[in-house]
Amino acid sequence: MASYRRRFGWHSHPEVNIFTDRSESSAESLSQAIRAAASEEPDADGSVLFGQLQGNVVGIRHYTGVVNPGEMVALVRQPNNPYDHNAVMVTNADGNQVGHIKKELAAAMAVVMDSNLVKVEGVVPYQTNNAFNMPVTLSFWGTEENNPIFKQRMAVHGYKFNSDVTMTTSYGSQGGRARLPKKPVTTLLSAEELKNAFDDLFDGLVESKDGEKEASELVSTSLMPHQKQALSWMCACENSSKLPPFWEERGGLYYNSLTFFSAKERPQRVRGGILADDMGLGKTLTTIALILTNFHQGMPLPVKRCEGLTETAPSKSEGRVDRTIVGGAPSGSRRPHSPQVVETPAETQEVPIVSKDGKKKKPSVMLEDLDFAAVLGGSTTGTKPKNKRAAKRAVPKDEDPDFVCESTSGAKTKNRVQRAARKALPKEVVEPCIKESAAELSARATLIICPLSVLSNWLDQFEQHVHADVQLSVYLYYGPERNRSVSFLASQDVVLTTYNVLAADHAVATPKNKSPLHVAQWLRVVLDEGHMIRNPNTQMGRAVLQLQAQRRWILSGTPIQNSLKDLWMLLAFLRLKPFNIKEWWNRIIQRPVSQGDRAGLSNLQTLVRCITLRRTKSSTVDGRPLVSLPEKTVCVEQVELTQQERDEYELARLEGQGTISSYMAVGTVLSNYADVLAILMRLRQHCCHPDLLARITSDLSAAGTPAELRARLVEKLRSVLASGFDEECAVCLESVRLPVITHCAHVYCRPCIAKVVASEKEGARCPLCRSTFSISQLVEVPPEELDGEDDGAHGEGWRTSSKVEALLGNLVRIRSEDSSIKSLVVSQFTRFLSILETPLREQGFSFVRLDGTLSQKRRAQVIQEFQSSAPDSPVVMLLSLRAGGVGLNLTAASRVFLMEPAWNPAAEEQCIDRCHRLGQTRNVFVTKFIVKDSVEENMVKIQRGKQDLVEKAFGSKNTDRKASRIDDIRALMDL
DNA sequence: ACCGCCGGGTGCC
DNA sequence: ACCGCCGGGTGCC
Repeated sequence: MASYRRRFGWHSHPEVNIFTDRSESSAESLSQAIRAAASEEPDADGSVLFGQLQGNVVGIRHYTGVVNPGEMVALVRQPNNPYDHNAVMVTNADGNQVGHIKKELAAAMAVVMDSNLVKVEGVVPYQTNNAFNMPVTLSFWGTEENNPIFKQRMAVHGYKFNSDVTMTTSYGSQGGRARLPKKPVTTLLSAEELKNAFDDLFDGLVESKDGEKEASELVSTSLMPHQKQALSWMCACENSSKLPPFWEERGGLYYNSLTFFSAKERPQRVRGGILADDMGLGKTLTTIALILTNFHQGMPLPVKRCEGLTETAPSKSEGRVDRTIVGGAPSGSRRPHSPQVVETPAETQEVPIVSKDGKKKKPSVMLEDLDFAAVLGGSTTGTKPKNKRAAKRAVPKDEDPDFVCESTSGAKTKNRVQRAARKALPKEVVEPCIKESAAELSARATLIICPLSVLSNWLDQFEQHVHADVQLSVYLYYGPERNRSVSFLASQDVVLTTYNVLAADHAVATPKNKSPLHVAQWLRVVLDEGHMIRNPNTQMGRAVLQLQAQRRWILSGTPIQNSLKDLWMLLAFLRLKPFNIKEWWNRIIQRPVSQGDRAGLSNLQTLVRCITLRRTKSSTVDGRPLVSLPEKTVCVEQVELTQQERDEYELARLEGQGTISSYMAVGTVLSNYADVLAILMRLRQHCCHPDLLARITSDLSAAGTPAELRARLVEKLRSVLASGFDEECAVCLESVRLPVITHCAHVYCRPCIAKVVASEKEGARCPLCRSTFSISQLVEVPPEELDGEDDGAHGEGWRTSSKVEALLGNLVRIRSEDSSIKSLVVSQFTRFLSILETPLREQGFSFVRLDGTLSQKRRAQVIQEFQSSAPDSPVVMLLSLRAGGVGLNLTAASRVFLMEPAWNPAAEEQCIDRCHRLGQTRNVFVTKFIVKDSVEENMVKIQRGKQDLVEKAFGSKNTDRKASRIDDIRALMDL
């Protein structure tokens, strides 16, 4: 198989991918392009068929690979073949060698293959009855630009491709016939249809015909119906020997309907798949349930249980330990229930051997059969010294925020009983079950690989969802002290590690000193957030692909992010033959689909459907939504300014009103829009805190030198953007992206204004004020600087404001009522967040801050810290409205304080949704602070009005918008 | 005969 | 392979 890996660069290949054009930002598409360029196997997407050739496969009696009529074969170069460096090997879809291409043709093929002019695909068109050779139809694919040189090179060797139907080569009777392909019978899909089909690829994979399955008693949390369905589906994927996709049985033989490959042996299904449920539907819990419920032969994981800690499964065991979570703690992450390091002499660990009679025992018996469990568990479960786990969870169960089932409904317990009764006699589906060999039965451990940011979540979840008396050995393979003993790792129930650790171990591995995670034979490997690995050529990708496991799972809320190629990595990890080989994937799926072939798309859909279960939050079970969110209450809290604040505010308002009315009088409001925005922002900042105004500098007219002007423009642009106004680009009428500011201080998207410049023949004019400008004069703010200011708000000179007091009053009251409640404090002004830090500190609130300046890594740490349920975890998060994406999960908070109104109500909603989302267990209260008799009140009115407007008139024209904006300004300024 | 023809040995790259 | 190719044996009809 090594020869499959031999790939060459394909740098001249243009990145034509209809799917990558969906990206929102250019930074994103650039990184995609870089990722794509790093992939060694060129995509077949842009390939055209150069022509076909009849050739011969020779020497087939020396090899075992069999081929059926019509079967696809692969052509693999063997440059190191001792007899002929031009050798081209032929293999079937299973990777077995069939023979070689006859040497004359191979000599020609070697040239074009080695120079990456073509990809060659073979089909054996019909069966011959001799044991020495067979015919093969070769198809040559490549990019159009390589077509002439390909034909020229082939012609040198006597193989000519005519532009029409047939030809004969001069190479005697071995010469090939070339012909063009038949025209496709069906029409091709349009790019639009294809894109839609692709977007929907993972939709509608809700149905699981496997019904529901109760989790093992070891799981303390009762699963919701959709989680039971997932568990049932996962168990079926692991246990049943249902035929893999595209296989069928015919007369005792097994045929693959795509490759026409056949086998006498029943092909085994991939034991695993992709659980692609939306975030928050409980993929982690379901996976834990799978680990505990489906050990070998569908039996629960045999573990010891301790005395007296459970009402359901009393045990006579001496049980001196409950669960152990051992290993080095992640550096820099302080967890309250820090995993305890336990010295485990690796030499004493043995891979357990299963006793034969164990297989017949019923699960309930097995739980109590400690001897049997001990045999299976080896020495890990009982005999070695272990530290007793720290205290049980501080939060009682019915207050446990993660105890979703119990907290969503008061009558839940009753419901559960009834449901259990209904499902008491499940229809036993007789399905062929996988027979596990003795070697397979010796595997015990599940390896879970996740991003560092969710590592602690897994530990928490194991703690929460596994009965406290269950001695589940979960080893955290992390940190410099991690135990690298393979036998130790293999003897665990669960080994948890991160992609980085896995990749690092793999990278430094030598034949002498191998990566233990890669030597171990895992029962199961689980990739959490599996979309993380998309490129098989990265350290991570390679490390993941080389893990050895019987069962493989991918957990991901977004299995495909950009293109079809993302899916290939997942299939490669699952080892779904033959698609795990890039060549077959390209040939059977990637190229046909990207060229709009309906059959190809249909095959892709079948493929995905066979290995994926995906439910979204809007999916339903038995007509009911999967999960119901707790209630959300939004209220406005009016804030009264102090007399001094009011005086300052009125001063600023009158000044601003004067400026704006004078613009209005001469009709130059829009051409001085940046000034108007600056005035509005100043007023809004007055409403929050006086110190926010400190750094706002003078207006443009004071600018002297060009450098000064430029600096002022940058300042202005920055202040406009920082103001939180969802600035609208007058060209595209969308929110500005890649903002640039003109010398006349109007803000546009860079691409939009570039388009304007290009379209105007003579000097470009600003679309808003018609003043002239050139592209080189455009000023932009370096993205890093957008939220960069963070100064002057601390220390000695600190003063309070009415809004600060209003917030603090709320926070103090909440803390006195229930100190476990966490709050999000949201502002568009990052400097306001800085100001808020001082009183929070003084009042003894532990808090974290999340804004746009944080690195990805730091951001994850902050979120993890805030989401922790530990008693000393932060109770307040200072959150910048613009920070974070839609995916941000802050469900630990149940109170949201919006410090000032946002121009764009959607931004507020999105922010609220960060905590009012799946996983939230408490009722959510949102408080919007609005300063009475101020620009903020006017903004709220306009917000409402805008919402109405958007609903009523969908297609408003540009001029309408302009008019409406002037009206808005009038209303805001009480003019 | 520096050929033609015969028939045995042989057979992927 | 019921072929092609190779190379040794052979040699008028």
